Amino acid sequence: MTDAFIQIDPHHPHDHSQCVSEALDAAEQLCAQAGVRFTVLRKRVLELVWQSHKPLGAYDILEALAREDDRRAAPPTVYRALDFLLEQGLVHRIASLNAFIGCASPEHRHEGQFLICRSCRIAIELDQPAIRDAIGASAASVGFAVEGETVEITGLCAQCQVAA
Amino acid sequence: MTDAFIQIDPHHPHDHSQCVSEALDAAEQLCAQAGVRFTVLRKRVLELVWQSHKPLGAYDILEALAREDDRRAAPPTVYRALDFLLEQGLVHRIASLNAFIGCASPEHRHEGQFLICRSCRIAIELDQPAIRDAIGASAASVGFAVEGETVEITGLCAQCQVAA
DNA sequence: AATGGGCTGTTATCATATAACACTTGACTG
DNA sequence: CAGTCAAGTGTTATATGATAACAGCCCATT
Repeated sequence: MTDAFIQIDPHHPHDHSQCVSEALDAAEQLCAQAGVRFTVLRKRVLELVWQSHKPLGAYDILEALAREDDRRAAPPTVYRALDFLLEQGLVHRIASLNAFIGCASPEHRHEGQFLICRSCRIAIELDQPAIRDAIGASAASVGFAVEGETVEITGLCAQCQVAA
Repeated sequence: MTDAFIQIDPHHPHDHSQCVSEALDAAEQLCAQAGVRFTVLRKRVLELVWQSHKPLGAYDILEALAREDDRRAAPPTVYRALDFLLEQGLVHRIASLNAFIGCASPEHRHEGQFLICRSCRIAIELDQPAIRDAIGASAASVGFAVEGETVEITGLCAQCQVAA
């Protein structure tokens, strides 16, 4: 197994502002390509989701928007932006947390697999064929046709293990 | 790959009342063993969860209880029973559906992996080492210590593929 | 019978998500 | 260049899922 399929390891010290600007640039491009509108609101929501590598709740985003705008946005505003970003593959939803996180490689459509640290709350996105294949084989053995995968692993990231 | 690890294939025609009674008997035994109380309420909730092989929402259970009792139970009543059943490993929670399903093999602690049909809504519980191992290996490669797994696959079951 | 812990009832509230309808904007059409 | 329409956003209300806090009950042990 190589590291090639590990989309991001947010614990490596990194210039996070670059993560954000790269994500926004990529989003801009992909939306242009797809012929859909990357509006100001959608961009702001994506930027907020990317403010960290931790999954963010819709209402957290709402609050952040409210702080910027001081005119309080309503839930549908945020959910619509998130729905758009999900459709475009720019964010993922983490079902076990009811939260959203920026997609690390939006240029190819996929559903991520996530390692979620219960201590620091960081989510590491994977895209491991080995996991997908194991699931596919099990599904095939009962004739089940896979359409979507939710793989969310909780535990402790390397850094938090050391801290503990 | 054998079928040995497939906990249940609810599509095989079967006497479902036997599923229920077996599940209740097993629960009774396991609770006795663990020295915890398998109260009437807990038993009723478990029975309701087992009424089908489809994940059931907490509020559905609530309604069913209300129909039986005609005195309307409140949410905490159901959630407490479900929390108990989860702790004892008698039911699983399906995060992607906010729903609960009876555990097919409560005698050994595990978190199930689920194949969920989007058409008939049946959930097939698996317990596949191959999936677990693939996840473990990926996690290990970034030094992540796995504690819990959420593996929920959506798609079409064999029967619903034929129907379509 | 006393008593104390675990279980359940009850009320209120929080958290997450969506329905429905009105208004705005911006891209195409003629 | 104005008209028009679809997509996007605002706004209000509400659905859906889950928990906090406290009161009262039951029953196992003494």
